[in-house]
Amino acid sequence: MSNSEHAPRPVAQPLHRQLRDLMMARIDAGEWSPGTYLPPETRLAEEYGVAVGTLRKALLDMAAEGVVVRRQGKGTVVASHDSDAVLFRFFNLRRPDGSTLRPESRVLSRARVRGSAEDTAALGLADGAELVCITRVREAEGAPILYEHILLDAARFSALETQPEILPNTLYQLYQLDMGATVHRAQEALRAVQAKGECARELGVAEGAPLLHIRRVALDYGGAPIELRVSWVNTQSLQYETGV
Amino acid sequence: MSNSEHAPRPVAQPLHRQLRDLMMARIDAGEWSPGTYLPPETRLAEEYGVAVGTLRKALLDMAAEGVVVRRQGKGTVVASHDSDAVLFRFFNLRRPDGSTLRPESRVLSRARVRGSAEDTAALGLADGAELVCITRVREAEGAPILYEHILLDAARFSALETQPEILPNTLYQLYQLDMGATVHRAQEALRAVQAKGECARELGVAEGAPLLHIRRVALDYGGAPIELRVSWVNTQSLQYETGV
DNA sequence: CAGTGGTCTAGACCACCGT
DNA sequence: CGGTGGTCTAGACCACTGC
Repeated sequence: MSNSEHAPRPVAQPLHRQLRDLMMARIDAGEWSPGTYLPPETRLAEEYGVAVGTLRKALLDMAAEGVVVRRQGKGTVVASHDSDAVLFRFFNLRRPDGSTLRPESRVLSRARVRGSAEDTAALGLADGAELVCITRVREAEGAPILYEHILLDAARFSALETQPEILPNTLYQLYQLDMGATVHRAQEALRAVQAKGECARELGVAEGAPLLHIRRVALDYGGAPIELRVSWVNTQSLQYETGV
Repeated sequence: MSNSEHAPRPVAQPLHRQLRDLMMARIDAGEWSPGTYLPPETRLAEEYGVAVGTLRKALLDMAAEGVVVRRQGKGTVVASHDSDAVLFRFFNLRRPDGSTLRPESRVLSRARVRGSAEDTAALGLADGAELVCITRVREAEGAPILYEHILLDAARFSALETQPEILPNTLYQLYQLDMGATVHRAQEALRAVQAKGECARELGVAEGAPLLHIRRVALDYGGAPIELRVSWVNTQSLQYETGV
């Protein structure tokens, strides 16, 4: 008891926050995998030796974060990233009338590359680290709508350079199932640029045509970067929608 | 009691929801204006004749919506839209290094116009309704960064056609103070387009240069449209940032 | 029908703020 | 120091789900 104050952050977390972290860890560890129903509130509270209200607060926080989904009469289920709703959580392109698109993907190349300083920094890696780069075109109803590079830490995602033979349209689901990397949120930077080179050719637009350029960093629960995605979108018959 | 089901929404709202609506109404009515401290939880609960926990839930919901800000030891204060933080809540343009901009505005024209079908629809008005249209350029450090049209319901905002003499840089604050219209959220649609005409001249770019085109509808607490803003942004040295 | 989460209550103690 | 919101507890009843 000699120290009067200035304790070095005594990690005095509220109980509900500790509970949240404990349950989050069980989800990350795979004990409660996506789609699993958690035990009911009363049993969990008993297990952890806390009041139901306290455990409830932790679950509500997790629900607000989108980690779990709670439904009266059913239970609390770990959010899975395989439903269409979640699949399109980060896909903000819509037709001008507001209807959604169902894009398909055509992979152009998969390679191991040395990342630029900017790209490795975005992924939180050392300068010059090796990356896996997937280049693909996404099309809707036969017409190409975007061209993109997908960049990943080769140390973690090297398998993706060759496997699986056919990449699924929804890579985030693959990251979650095969690498245990769950994309929780994403940061994007948008600009208007001119089309050129392979990108212009693949999208079937003239050199110099205006394209929407999107640079997206996908992050996990803890805020650690998982993927960097650079896209060029033809917004002639599309728009990028967002709401605050 | 003849109808067996399909009751027309029996408005059976939870108590905490009703409390939220009651308090929201007092804010909208100006009884609790932005910056005002609400009475403490215990007194409010007594006033409304509910348990503190129930009132607390209502206040927490309002805080989550950003309507009020709660601080331990101080109290619950109605959020005001005059701080820089809130001022830039809907301004998503940043420099590539992530630093923020402090744009200034130069008004080019103010007029009363007949709205296009698309524009009046976005504002929830009848086809052909009259609108006030403000055209301006926003500049940072002397360089123009965007050109925009601001469209408002003339029936409600006619004063803005001529007054005040000098429009403030931050219109949303003006809407709140003078028209009692508080912008709570906004929906945006983004596209890449080519510069042309007055827009290209004002931004100092060549005809055909790529610009980021933003169409934003600003909404109040109830989701009713307040303002339609159409902007053309030169993203040569800027980017539009967003995070999910 | 049993079991789940949703709502509501009532009260205790703690951490923070300003005086 | 008194007053605020933050945390935590304990228990009651309700509304929804699926069998």
